[in-house]
Amino acid sequence: MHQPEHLKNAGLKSTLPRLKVLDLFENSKERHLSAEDVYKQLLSSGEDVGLATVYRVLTQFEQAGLLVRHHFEGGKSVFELNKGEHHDHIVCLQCGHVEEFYDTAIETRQEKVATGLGFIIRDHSLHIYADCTKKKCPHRR
Amino acid sequence: MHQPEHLKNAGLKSTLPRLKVLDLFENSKERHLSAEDVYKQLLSSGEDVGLATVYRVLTQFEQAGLLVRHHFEGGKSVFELNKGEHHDHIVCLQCGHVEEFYDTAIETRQEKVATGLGFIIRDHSLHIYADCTKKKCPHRR
DNA sequence: CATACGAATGATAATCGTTCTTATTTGCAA
DNA sequence: TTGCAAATAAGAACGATTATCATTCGTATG
Repeated sequence: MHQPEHLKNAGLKSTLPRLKVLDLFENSKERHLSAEDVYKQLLSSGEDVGLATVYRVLTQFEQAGLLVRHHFEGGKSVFELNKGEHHDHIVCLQCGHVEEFYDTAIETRQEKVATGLGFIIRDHSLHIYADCTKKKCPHRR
Repeated sequence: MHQPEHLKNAGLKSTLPRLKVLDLFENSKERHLSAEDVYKQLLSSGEDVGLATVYRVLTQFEQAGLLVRHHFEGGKSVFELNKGEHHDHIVCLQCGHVEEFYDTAIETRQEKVATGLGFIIRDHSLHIYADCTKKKCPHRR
């Protein structure tokens, strides 16, 4: 694990809370975590972090490009490790699980539409809210 | 103006605040208004409404299908008159102005992607955040 | 290795958007 | 009209997030 270098590269001191948060994202089963999720998981792991610190660290990681922030419906921000490649999201309405996808056709159409209207795209978000037809839907909302 | 019938049809009593809010959406220059926007505009029009009422009315109108609610970045909900037809949005990063668009190719690709992943789409939102290349950008954020 | 200083932290207050509570007022049917 | 359920205004309460501030920690330097 070379997390300290990740932090260094991002211009951030290597502190316990930051290492713990980063570790959580790299080893958690669920890719998409809210500040509250992170806070609770750290507490139940015996770590002694403040909620304010979690928020601060998440924002710093976002600015450093380590995490990506998403605004799904429901009012709370959700973060995930930045894999470098953009993707969109399907949110399961039953269990809240988030699935990722990427569709070239959609991306190129977006560009075309935007330039056609006189805009230069800086960012975009496509969120599909759907019911999953699979047998198991283990997570809860 | 036959707003009272609109409200009746929606199963809502025709009250002053509801008429005022509906009127505002039908006659406002900006199609997309937040609760705060509505509240302030009504106050400055000399109307005496409570903020709680604005929120309640907006939610009722949404449930009645008169308005559509959007969650843009920035944490606050934005409402617009329901024109019946779905569309997506481009938000200008300079002025905050919202432009609407609809692209058949994008819509059909979304369906294809979702069913391919085992989902049935219930709702979706595509928000493009962009800089506009036009001469005038009169609104402010 | 000691230490010193600025950066980072935790506790908590404050803020923001939104919803709830409650006492009062209103629309409207009888 | 009159009565009563429904709707309102005001403000308290709420959840998510941010700001404040005194204390602690990382780390560059001696």
